[in-house]
Amino acid sequence: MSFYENHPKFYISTDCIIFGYFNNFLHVLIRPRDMQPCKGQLSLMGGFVDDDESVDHAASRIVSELTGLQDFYIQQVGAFGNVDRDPGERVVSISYYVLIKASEYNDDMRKKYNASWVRIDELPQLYGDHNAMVEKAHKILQEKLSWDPIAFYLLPNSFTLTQLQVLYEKIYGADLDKRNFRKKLTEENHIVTTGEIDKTTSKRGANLFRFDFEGYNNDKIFKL
Amino acid sequence: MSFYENHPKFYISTDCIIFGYFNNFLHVLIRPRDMQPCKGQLSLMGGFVDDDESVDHAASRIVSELTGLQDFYIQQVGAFGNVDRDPGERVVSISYYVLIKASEYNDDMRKKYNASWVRIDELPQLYGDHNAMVEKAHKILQEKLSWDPIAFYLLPNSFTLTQLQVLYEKIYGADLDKRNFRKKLTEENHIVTTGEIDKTTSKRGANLFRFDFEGYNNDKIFKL
DNA sequence: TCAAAAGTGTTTGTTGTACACCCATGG
DNA sequence: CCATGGGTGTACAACAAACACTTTTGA
Repeated sequence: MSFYENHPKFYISTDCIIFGYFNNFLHVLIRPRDMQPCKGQLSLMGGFVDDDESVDHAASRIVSELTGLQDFYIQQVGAFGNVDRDPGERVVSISYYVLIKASEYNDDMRKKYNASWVRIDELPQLYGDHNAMVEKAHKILQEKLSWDPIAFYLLPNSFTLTQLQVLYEKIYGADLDKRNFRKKLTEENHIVTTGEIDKTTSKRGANLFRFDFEGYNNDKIFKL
Repeated sequence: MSFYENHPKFYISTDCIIFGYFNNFLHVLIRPRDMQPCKGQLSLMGGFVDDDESVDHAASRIVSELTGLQDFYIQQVGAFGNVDRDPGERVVSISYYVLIKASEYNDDMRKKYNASWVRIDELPQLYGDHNAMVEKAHKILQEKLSWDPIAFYLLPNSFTLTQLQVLYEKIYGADLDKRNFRKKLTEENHIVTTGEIDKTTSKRGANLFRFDFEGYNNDKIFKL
């Protein structure tokens, strides 16, 4: 079968903005390029799409390969198709953003691929148009977080409300009111206490909560 | 230069959801495919990306070629990359939605390409995954319209408030309150009267308004 | 005993929603 | 003179934003 053979073909890559949260800062996973051109220049985690896989699958595969993780939240950011976007050859890239639990990311995997976490507010210049991708992903993440509590994908299974609030603040880049924040959370049914108490950050100790998928889904149904 | 030569290449197409508004209904422009496979099956307006143009450019070019229009609102919907999404060969498609003023669309151009307008609530089955593209585009349009008055791109330069309201209603698929709608509009500074009066739909006549880009931009600045 | 983080309600302002009547005109 | 679509304001509810003190406990 060759219906379209008079048309040009292109390399297609996926570049992933892998967000991780720890040390009270939102981070992005980057690494030096392992191929020419610009070998060694910092870039997003990416790779080429294979013949026998969907573009979505390529993105998930690349995240799995580079991090060793199987479960993560992944969403498309969009296609980046400028002619000169890649300094090497013409490559059209489909960008995705990914939320992982940094606590589940094996540091040996990180070292294996020379990856490193950089704070999103300290992002260096990256390869090609990767900075623009991060910006757009960040914007989409902020927008989405305002109505979908996807921050949970970035936190350990149990977390304190202060941790959660600081994470929101770091994603929004703005401070939030503690009481309003907690009120809103308890009005929704996304969160339940585990009964455990975390004493690592205060003498008094803070209640540990976990995300409640069941309550979350009920809320979603109720909203329709 | 051949840095990536061990990787596969793909056809890349852009498929455009061209929205038009007339006869009090929101329409999408479709046409029968002019190539194999499935020649004759209804599909979105699309085409292949060329070597020397960006993907965005390809989309605009295709819209211009098929409609004869130069000015329109165009935004990316996203990349569709499933392996079997195109019944012919493997093609990755970047989808765009487009808002045009139906009144400026020359009907000879429409006939030239066998295009036809179909109401969005009466969309037939389209080629490949094109129905999914329309759905996603429609959702994004609704979302965007809730904070950006892009409906103006679908109307003639001057229009009555009733026309505008019905357009919003057709995009949202829900009725709106007349007084609340008009109040909101006059609170923003996007709209100014032209002083003219339209008598085609009522004996009393309705004021004709036009979109005010200057007031719109001032509002935008004020919102930051 | 005190420093440090956890936890907790009320008030006020803003925004959205519901709702019904008069106006102007051509036929 | 009346049928038709055009145009207008107010009251209530829901939501967002501002704000300060008490609790617990390890050092």
